[in-house]
Amino acid sequence: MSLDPATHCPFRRRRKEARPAELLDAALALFVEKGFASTRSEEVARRAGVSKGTLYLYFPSKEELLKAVIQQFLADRIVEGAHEVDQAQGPTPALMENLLVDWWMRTYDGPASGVFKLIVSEVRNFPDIAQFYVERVIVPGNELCARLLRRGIDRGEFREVDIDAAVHSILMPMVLLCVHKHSLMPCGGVKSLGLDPEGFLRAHLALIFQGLAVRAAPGPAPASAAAVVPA
Amino acid sequence: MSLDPATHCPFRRRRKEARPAELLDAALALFVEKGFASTRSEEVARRAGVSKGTLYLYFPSKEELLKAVIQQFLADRIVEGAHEVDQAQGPTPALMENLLVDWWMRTYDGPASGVFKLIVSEVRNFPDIAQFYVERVIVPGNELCARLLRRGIDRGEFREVDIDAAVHSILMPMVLLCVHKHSLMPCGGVKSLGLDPEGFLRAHLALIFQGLAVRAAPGPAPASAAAVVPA
Amino acid sequence: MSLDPATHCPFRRRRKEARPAELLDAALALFVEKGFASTRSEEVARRAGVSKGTLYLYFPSKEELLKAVIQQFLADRIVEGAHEVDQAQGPTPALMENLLVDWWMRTYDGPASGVFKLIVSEVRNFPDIAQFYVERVIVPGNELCARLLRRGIDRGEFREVDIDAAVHSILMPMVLLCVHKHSLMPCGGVKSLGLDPEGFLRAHLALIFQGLAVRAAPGPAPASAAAVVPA
Amino acid sequence: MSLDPATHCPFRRRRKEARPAELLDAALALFVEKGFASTRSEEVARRAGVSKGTLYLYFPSKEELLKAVIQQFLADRIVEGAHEVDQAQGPTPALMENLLVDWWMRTYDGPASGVFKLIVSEVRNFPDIAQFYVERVIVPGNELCARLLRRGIDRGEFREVDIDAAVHSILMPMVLLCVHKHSLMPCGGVKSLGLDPEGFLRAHLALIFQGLAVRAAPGPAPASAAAVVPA
DNA sequence: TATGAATGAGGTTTCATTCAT
DNA sequence: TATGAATGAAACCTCATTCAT
Repeated sequence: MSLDPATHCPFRRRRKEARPAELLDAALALFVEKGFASTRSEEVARRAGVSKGTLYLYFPSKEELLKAVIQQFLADRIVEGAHEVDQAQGPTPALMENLLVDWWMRTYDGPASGVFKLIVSEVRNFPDIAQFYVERVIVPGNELCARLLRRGIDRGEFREVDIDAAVHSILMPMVLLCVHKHSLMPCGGVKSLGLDPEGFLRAHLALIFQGLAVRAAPGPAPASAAAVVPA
Repeated sequence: MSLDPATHCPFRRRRKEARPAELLDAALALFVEKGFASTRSEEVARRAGVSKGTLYLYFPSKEELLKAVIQQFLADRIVEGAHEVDQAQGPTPALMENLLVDWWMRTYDGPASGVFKLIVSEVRNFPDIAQFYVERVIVPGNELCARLLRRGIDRGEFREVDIDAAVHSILMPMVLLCVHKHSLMPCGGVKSLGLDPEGFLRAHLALIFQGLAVRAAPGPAPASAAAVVPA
Repeated sequence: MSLDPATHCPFRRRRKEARPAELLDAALALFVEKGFASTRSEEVARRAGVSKGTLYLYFPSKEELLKAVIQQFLADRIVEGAHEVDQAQGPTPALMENLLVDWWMRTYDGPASGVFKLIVSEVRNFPDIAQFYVERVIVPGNELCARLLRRGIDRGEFREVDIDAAVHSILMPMVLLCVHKHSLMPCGGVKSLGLDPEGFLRAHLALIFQGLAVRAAPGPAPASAAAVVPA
Repeated sequence: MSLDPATHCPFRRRRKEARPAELLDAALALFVEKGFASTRSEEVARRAGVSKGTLYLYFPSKEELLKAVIQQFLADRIVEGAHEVDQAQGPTPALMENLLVDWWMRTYDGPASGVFKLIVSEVRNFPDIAQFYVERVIVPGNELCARLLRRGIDRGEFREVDIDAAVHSILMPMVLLCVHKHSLMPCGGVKSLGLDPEGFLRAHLALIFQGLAVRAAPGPAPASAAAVVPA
């Protein structure tokens, strides 16, 4: 009664295959903007250019749609390039700066940045997302950063520091920048938020790298910040 | 014809005066835990030990309850002590560490830490909250931190840096710690998140303070992080 | 422990005895203005200057309050003076005009006029009010009017007409004037409603009286209106 | 991608187009019977044979449903035929009787008669309905009646009277008949209300027409009803 | 596949009524 | 008596989901 649907109508087929991605794009944008609970599934469908019913042909429920959104945009290699580190040449600070800035700006400018806000807002209602996020993003991100720090220490460019703490000092502002991009920053008219992300990130890394630098007069690592600068 | 309601009935009066705070406590806890839209107003009432209808004796709508929650817990002196800085004695790093750690841990351990997650999650649906948050928290927090940095620079303890960027490098991890406390951390079985907040914060500040320290061989501020450490 | 409440405090006592009437006044005004279902019992209490709870000391429920309102304002001799007719002197039209206009204007200007609108609006939800209203108002009103018509016929001032129909022709506009006073007329800014009640009522009665007059050339009563005026 | 919804699905389409009218019918009946505030929206839906939610697919709120009901049944040509008057032949009383009785009985027997009770009961809670009602019903109704009276006067069939007052004398009982049909009359066991509407209306018009007739011995219009019949 | 009319569970909010003081 | 804080049934309305076409 009908031709093979996979080959008989290229236009139809292309749309059909593109549908899930279009729905996921729409869902991500709306979930990030309005929150999961406040987004009506019809809005998602409408933004993807289909009807309410069609959404349910591709995703069995709104909740599964959320999981698919997160899976999709986290699986989309938020964290990549870890293996490039081992083959890289040159001084670690420059390497780190290039790597981290490039890498983060790609995330920040793309749709994936919204996933950070989405997860912060929704994990507690969908706890099985948490492990997924940690495995896909936090662990590899931390490992990439830790590997770079280890490289710098090994090469004598950085002093011996608590790598875990330093990783957080470096990455946390990067994450929060993504979160803010989708929470406070879109609230137009708010003053004191005119932050240029790349500019700040470079200044931030410069500050951190000086903090990591081998000090002129070496001594034991200070147990407390109060000891860093002599009275 | 009617008695003074303030003296008429001590027991009822005490409950009536305590009710708003009890409801706000309950609302904060639930809004942070489940999100605003996913929290039923009856749950808030139940947690406060009253019935659905009673909630509406004190707050005209769920939305006004949210605003009252944020106002209450932000107005509740999230940021204080800015004026103490001017009269403080002694080296700036120690002062900053004491001040910031004390100050932030009080927030982190108290209910106010949840407000950060709440705002991140809800501010786009309630945009008039944004300016309020910026005025009450971001501006005074940044000013407190900036004043400390200025003090250190004036006393020759810190080098001349971009104060705005440094403020963000210092504070952003503190904010994200609060956010994570109420988002990812409560998701039980998640590994790699065993972060001791105070320990991390002290390590973070130590790193930053070394980054701010006057370098042994002074020179022009590096244009880029790559220049911090010589090749 | 207490003095006889009926004698010990004249002020208190007067208020106490006035309470039901004040509550009934307030209830009538609000029920007429907003309808029974849309009037909150607290509003009634507030308008009567007491609290919600006090209302329930005097009336066991909102529904009973409605019945008491109607009973009160109908029992309050909406229809009186029927016996005066028999002793009256002089021509019937003048008598009717004086009696009906006086009588109706007292009702129209007083609170009782609202009861007509109230009953029209609410009887179907409170059917036991219907019989009460018919007995108290419709029957005596019709009887008064019928007695006057009978007097005019007996004295040769009116021709023989269907008295029941004539009664309705006379009274229906009077009732509708009361109803409109509380429905359409308070809707400010409505044009084409500038009706002076007394002026209309006198013109209306003049028209009716001519309709009732013994015609110059007597003949059989017309079977149909079309026969009244010769072609 | 989607078929024309007007041709796509005949069965569903017919239901979709019939729904608003079915809902309006149900709403009118219930609003008239129980009052607007006492009618639950689910009842309206149920009587129309649909579920609660379906009602809200067609009307955004109960209040808008009320407005649509009134608009529908007033716009539905309560008042028509005004232009037929100019071309009519024959004596005015017969013309008026035919026209008014036909016209009003159609309204009285149809669903529109309920709108009069509805407006009387609800207009103060929805004041923007008032002007609508006056423009759609009162003004054209009065104009139709006034035109007929003017025709009779011009043709020497009626004496010169205050047309506005006469219009009200004629129409007010007709309106009140409609109101009573839906208020007092449905209250079953009520005596003394056995009024045959058409019979009464014809008797009423006969009375009015005699009141309007040119008197045998012409004189100045009486200033007061008392002067109509000589002592 | 795709649609969108229909459903009804579930949420927010109101308010008549109670009762401790 | 009088109060008004508290209750919870019941109303309005939303929206995730289904299913006939």
